[in-house]
Amino acid sequence: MNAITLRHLRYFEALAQHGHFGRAAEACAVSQPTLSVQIKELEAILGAALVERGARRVRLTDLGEALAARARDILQRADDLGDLARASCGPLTGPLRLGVIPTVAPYLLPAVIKTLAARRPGLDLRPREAVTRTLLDELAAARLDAAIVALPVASPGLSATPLLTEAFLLVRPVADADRPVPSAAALRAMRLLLLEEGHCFRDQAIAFCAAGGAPREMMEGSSLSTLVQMVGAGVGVTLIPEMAAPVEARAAPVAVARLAPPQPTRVIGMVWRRTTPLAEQLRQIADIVREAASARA
Amino acid sequence: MNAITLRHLRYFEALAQHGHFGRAAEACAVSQPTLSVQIKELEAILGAALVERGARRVRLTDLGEALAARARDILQRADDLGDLARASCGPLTGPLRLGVIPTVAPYLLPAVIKTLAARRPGLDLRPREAVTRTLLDELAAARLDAAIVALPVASPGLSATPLLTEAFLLVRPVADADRPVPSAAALRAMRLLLLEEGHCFRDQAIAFCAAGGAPREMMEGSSLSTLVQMVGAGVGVTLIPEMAAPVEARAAPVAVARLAPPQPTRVIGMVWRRTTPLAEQLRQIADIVREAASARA
DNA sequence: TGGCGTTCATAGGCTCAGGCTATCGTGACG
DNA sequence: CGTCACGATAGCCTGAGCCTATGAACGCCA
Repeated sequence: MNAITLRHLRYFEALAQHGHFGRAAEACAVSQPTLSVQIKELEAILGAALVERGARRVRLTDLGEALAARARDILQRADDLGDLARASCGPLTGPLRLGVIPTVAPYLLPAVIKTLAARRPGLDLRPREAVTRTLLDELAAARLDAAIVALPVASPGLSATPLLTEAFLLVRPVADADRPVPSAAALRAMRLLLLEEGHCFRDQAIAFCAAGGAPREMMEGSSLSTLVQMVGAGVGVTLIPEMAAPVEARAAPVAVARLAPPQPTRVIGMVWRRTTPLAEQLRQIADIVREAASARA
Repeated sequence: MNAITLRHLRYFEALAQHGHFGRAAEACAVSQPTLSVQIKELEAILGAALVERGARRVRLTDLGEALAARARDILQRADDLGDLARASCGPLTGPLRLGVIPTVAPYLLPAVIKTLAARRPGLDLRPREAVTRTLLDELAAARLDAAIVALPVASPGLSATPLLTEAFLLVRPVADADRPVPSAAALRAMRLLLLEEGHCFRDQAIAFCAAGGAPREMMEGSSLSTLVQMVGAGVGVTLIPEMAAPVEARAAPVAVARLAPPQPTRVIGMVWRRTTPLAEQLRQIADIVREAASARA
């Protein structure tokens, strides 16, 4: 019998993921018999069963599970070879899949796109917006090249570099503009509007306000823009990151105030798979993003 | 263009190693045009040159060097998948390529072979004898599954487990049998017969005798057997490991004496690639070897 | 219990990737 | 300047791998 090929591993990895020959075949863009035969051949090469063909469902054997893990690793490394070649051709060109969290994307991306277009003409930026958890998962699966999120990220396989640090600002109805800026403790007594679950900015805001106190009655919105509009309508107050202020505060009858020290802040950074061959290129991209961010201010 | 295959990587790795299309092709058991075409295709897929076709010799580009390193890694991992399957089938079966240093092999292997044959009927032991440096290189290149050498080994990619500790014994002409056992310092005044360069036992013997003193006039032999025969001929004295004594001392008119404490000793152990899927099986093999060694005593 | 649907395996046929031999182009070297 | 060494190219051939069609096994439900 012949040797193992990457094709075997790709098909098997798909089967491991879907637990179903037909769907795995579809994911690989081949017919079910094609995938079936290749899996069978892989089992013949290894001399052991990888899957238990149950009537309604396919389950991996222990060996199958072990193999799936290693197969993923090998496929990942093989796919990285393409990036290795790209990285060796001077400044980065071609598609760059960049994830950005929603509380950063609308405020930072325009400047980033503009600056990158000027500084990296051959680059084809493909931004994607999602919450941190999603972005990190996509990164790990190599469906993204890099992501811009709030640091720190506690993920073993990733490298990160900070891009900027920004304060959280208080947004309240314009009628309150002349009142003294409330302390964190005082904030706790007000109706605070927050983003939905999953947004890191929500957690950071809660951490600041609720430090030492129980979480209070709040309301949720799906974007900073929504929150500010609701504040303008007198529903309550909210916090927004500094970079959102120029855009959002202009669009509603609200007043923006800097909080008293110690001001809450967040660090925005760029992360990528530690093992990507594009690391050096991404560091350069991070430099350009940093530049774009400070020029924008 | 199509995707990268393991075949591409195998051919390229061979080319990187040989720096010559013809010889690389030969190593891969294909014709030179076949390999040429595949290399060209790999370059097309990556969109960059991997080799500079010089007139008399082929040199890798920087990218080529980087790729070769990664290719080796990927091929290694792919080859490990076979072992992964073997390891999942209960007790180890099939070929086991075991390297052994020359100062251990003749004394330990007979017992090991006998015991392994009884305890692991399906196992096909393929012993190979070479000095430590060679064995470790072969291990790293995965041309050996495990090796029995003197510990410690300072090699990052390897795991080790001790098998036994044994003393060094003094071998001198039978006429000297009644003399007091010389100290390490006194040994320095005698003509000491040693193995050739490369044998770890030589270095250990020197380390013991020459501790604190300059190395002295010595003579070299290519095996412990030779050394003992020379001692029997009255040429000088030598040290041998304990396990060699029963065999070697019987074959010449020599007397074997235990040195005064602190006796020099060496630790014999088994090593393997840290990442081999056979690790657990090899640990069991080590247990059996340990058993064989102590039963033999 | 028998018909039906779902799912994986098998069969048969086709196409092109990848192999070989033969030959060419080029630079080094005597 | 002829020759040699070496890699590239051309042309052909075989089989790996794909597809469609169909079989076989099993669960489900009437």
